Amino acid sequence: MAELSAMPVAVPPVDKFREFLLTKRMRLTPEREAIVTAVYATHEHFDADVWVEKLERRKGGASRSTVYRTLGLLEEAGLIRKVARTNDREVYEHDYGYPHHDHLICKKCGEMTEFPNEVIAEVLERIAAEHGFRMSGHRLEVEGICATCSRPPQRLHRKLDMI
Amino acid sequence: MAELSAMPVAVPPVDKFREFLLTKRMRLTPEREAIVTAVYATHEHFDADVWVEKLERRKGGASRSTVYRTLGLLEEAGLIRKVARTNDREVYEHDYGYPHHDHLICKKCGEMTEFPNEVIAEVLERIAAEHGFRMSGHRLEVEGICATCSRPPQRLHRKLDMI
DNA sequence: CTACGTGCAAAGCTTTTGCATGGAA
DNA sequence: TTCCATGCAAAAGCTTTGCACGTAG
Repeated sequence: MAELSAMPVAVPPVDKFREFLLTKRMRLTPEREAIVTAVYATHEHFDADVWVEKLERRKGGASRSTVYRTLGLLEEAGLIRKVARTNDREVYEHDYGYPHHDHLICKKCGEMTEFPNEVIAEVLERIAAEHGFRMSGHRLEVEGICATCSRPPQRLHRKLDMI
Repeated sequence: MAELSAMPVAVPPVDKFREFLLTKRMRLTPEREAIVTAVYATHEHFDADVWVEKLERRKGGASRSTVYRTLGLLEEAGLIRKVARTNDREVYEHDYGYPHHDHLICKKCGEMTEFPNEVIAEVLERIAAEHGFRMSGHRLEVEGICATCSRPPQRLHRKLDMI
């Protein structure tokens, strides 16, 4: 996955999550901690099932229900956000500790390329203001064919397939 | 729903659809025609169920399966496009005969307000070009609270609710 | 006669929920 | 004791699909 570089983070995600939970009189259980840790172990796009697969039926893991419930909480907490929907699944990514951005999504290979979105964010701020709309966020999926997929098939390093 | 004004259309949607079907060796059946006509009768956002409700079990209508299948075809044909997902349902709108735009979606009342997106389209063109990405379209959902919902509750024309 | 379409019902999938059990404060 | 949480299994809900029957060309 094409990635933008990380920004230094003052408060680690887990602490941020604990804070959030406190405001709702909820606890940072071992299951919840396992999930946040897993999610933040790498900066990659993911869907619920990725973590269900890895955490379910494992000690120190969490059940399917808990994964779904926790992802919901992480979203509320502003730690992750839904960025797209692929194969009928919601795709999430970190929304904390990284610069805001949107995605180019290749219809052929599914590759998601990130790009910074300051300009777009500004435009949206202005438009929202004009409508008296209190914007809390946005989801922008740009679809098309990525450079690799639109390039004609390479024959290099391949045997000729015609005699 | 807040709407932008329509543009004059040279070829009617039904004909456009017929053309498209021809290229796939498919026919414009009465069912398909009923669906396109219904969809283009008003310029409103809709989901599959809207038309299932109105067309199923009615003569001159179409079954649930056919509605779903036809919406897929209309999308392929470029006549409609998915603009959002609400209550687990895909929401479509016309993508032919109207200026391009995006939406402000109120998290409280669900209202979708359209706004023209030329600037955003231009920005995206540039970004796509920079990445060698062949953009075919985009989906932008701006979420937040609309003007009406963020306004403090009006007491006017209401009895005082404290004695 | 062949290919394309429809409708019905069943299946598919992800995500949500009810409920009993268990543990922290 | 009283909440809050987990896990399991079942439910939910939209969308897709298999299949048999029709029908346009």
